[in-house]
Amino acid sequence: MTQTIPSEFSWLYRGISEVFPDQSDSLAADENLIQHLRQTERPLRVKLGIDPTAADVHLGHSIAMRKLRAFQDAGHTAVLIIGDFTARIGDPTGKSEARRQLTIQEVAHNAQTYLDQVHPILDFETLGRLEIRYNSEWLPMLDLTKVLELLATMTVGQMLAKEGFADRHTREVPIYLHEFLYPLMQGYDSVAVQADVELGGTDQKFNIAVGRDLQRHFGQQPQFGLLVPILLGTDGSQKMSKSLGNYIGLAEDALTMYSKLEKTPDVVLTQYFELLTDRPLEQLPENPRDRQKLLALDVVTQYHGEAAAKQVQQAALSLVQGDMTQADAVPEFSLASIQFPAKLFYLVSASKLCSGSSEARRQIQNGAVRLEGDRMTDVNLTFDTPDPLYGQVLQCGKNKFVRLVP
RNA sequence: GGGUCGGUGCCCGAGUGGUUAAUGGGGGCGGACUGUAAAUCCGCUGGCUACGCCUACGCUAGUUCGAAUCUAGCCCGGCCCA
Repeated sequence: MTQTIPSEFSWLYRGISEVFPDQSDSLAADENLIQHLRQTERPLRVKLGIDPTAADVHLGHSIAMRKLRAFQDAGHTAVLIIGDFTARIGDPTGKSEARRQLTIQEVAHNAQTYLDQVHPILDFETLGRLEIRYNSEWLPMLDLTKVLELLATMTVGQMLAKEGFADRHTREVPIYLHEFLYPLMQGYDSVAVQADVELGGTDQKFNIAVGRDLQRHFGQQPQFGLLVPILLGTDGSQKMSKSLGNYIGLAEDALTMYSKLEKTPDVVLTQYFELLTDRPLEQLPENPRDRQKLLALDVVTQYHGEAAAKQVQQAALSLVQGDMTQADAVPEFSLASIQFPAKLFYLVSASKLCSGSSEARRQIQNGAVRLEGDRMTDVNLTFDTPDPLYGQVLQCGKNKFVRLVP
């Protein structure tokens, strides 16, 4: 994007990877998004599709969502599409994982938790700014005649040109035929909701372009594509994803979120500021450590409020120094369900600080577990009653804490 | 449908009858260090309220005192041919 961006549209272009079509010198409203925005008489319909295959939403999902919010604030209509139909079929993209079919109930549940988690980001209140649609409203109604019509708009060669497919084809990883239907179904969503703009990650370019083709095919004005970068994960190298474990979930408690963010690797720090906050990039602190703290504070504020963010910042500072006076910011774990006498490793496991009791044993042996700041190394240390534990902070590693309560 | 090669723990990948959760690498987790991290060094890496018991090498039956390793059938995938 070499065009100079008018300041009135800086919100639109912050952190954007690509806009298409983008004839920067064109005054035609169907080729230039800024012209389109200027000349339109009505709020634009801005589409964003989400995939309710998992219950967890993370910061990587949030960046397109934040852009959607920016459109809402500019007076446009966010059309959030829940891909419940596509999810029910099961997206086999990527590995030859078990292509588990989700049940209707699972999808509905996931969709609801998804909406709960993005609640802090989007404007749910203002009338006319949000439209939530499910693609099961229209996709199951397509009969084979219609499906053939969709299929006939594309060639195998065009499909195989898609990044993921091309790659898998050369690596001899299986590609199933119904996967070819995915871009078409997603594209048809754009037709169904008459989208003016579709948001998505850069990996969505192909699918969004298919949407344009289909809209044209059905006599609609093709949508604009607005691509946001793929957020890198907390490892600073691979894209943020749950399966890689390098993610920060929107539903995580404030302390966990903060302690993950405050160690954001330097290489992605600026990107995080650009994509996850509204802070002007010229005004960041010099010291990288201060930047990390500011980032953590900003982001946690978005999801938990300013007061909680500040409290948790203070707590994180003290906790790593072994100061337990800040224990009130720590999530609580009730000992009520524990049978005493109980051994230390069981407590660590039961409180979910570790994934299981075997893991808990190892962590204790590795010296990762502390109680009230004191390192515990005896796996079989037994507590006969819960009484001495009440109010104490149990810790595993540097940023997993739990306060034991009745 | 035919031919052929192959399916091992989170991933890749050794192993081809025998104390053994199964070499090695990656990743992950933890410890030390540091600006928290990264880099580096070190440790851990199937599960289980555990000095014992489960479950593991595509699935199911066999052969064996004993199999991830041998046999048969089945399932799944790659490539070539149709």
